[in-house]
Amino acid sequence: MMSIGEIADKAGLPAKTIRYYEEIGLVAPQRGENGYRAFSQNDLHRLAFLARARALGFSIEDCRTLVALWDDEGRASADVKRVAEAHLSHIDEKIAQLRSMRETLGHLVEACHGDERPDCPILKDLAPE
Amino acid sequence: MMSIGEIADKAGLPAKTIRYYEEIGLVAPQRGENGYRAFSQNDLHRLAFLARARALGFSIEDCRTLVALWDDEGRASADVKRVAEAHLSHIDEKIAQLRSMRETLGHLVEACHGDERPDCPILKDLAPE
DNA sequence: ATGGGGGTTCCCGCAACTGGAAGGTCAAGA
DNA sequence: TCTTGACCTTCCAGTTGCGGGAACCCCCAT
Repeated sequence: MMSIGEIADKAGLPAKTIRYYEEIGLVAPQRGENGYRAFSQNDLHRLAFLARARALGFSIEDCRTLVALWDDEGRASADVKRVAEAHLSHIDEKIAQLRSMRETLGHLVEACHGDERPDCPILKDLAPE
Repeated sequence: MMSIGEIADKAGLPAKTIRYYEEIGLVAPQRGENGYRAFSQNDLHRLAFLARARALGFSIEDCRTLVALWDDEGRASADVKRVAEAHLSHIDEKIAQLRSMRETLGHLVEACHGDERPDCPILKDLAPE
């Protein structure tokens, strides 16, 4: 059994985050006599799993689904794949958006001489007409 | 002078958003006898400016800075460029993060056969060890 | 008069935490 | 033994940029 500080170190998550995950039911540590949370090895695996899933950009709700599938020995890999594919296309969308912004903004920044004069193509583009 | 609905159409922003922008001091329409907001042509320009800046991903605080520079006839284009460049590198960072996620997740999705069997490389990768 | 389509304020909620206050607990050193 | 400091606890507020909805007012057409 580990304290929250210990498991925070091992899982690579802030203690605050772990408390939050408990609050929303992603992990359910036991409690010691003193009221302190007591985390098992299993809790550690769960939290490390969550940390990785979050690092891949999965939402908390996706994470909830993923740990449930992880827990379920009889899951179909197709269910996991579906979640991952949906997230993947979400990521692709975001990248496309950002790239489009980046392109427009990149041109504008290039066109701006960036000196003391007030004349600025960036503002000109943002302004209508 | 235009009502909020009218200007919302013209600026391409929801009325809710415009009220919010007023609340945080990005725009300051007059008020009619009846308490209704009355927007001038100038307000419309401002809101259209804001809509474009937001579409390029600038934060509200950046927008505040940008409209202030826009208002300031004596601005230096360097000041505008600085803001835009900072945002640009922020965008680049995000794109890099997303691409890295996309790559990892893409491999995992490819490796997952996605059938009825429980064996799944995605879960395997998320799990520690 | 009444109905519908404006407008107004106010407050809650979202995601996923983070920071801070106020207080309980525990191990170690003087 | 006392105290100090590092832990732990709960709870509350704030973050970003709005959106939803309640409760209410206003104006125009029928």
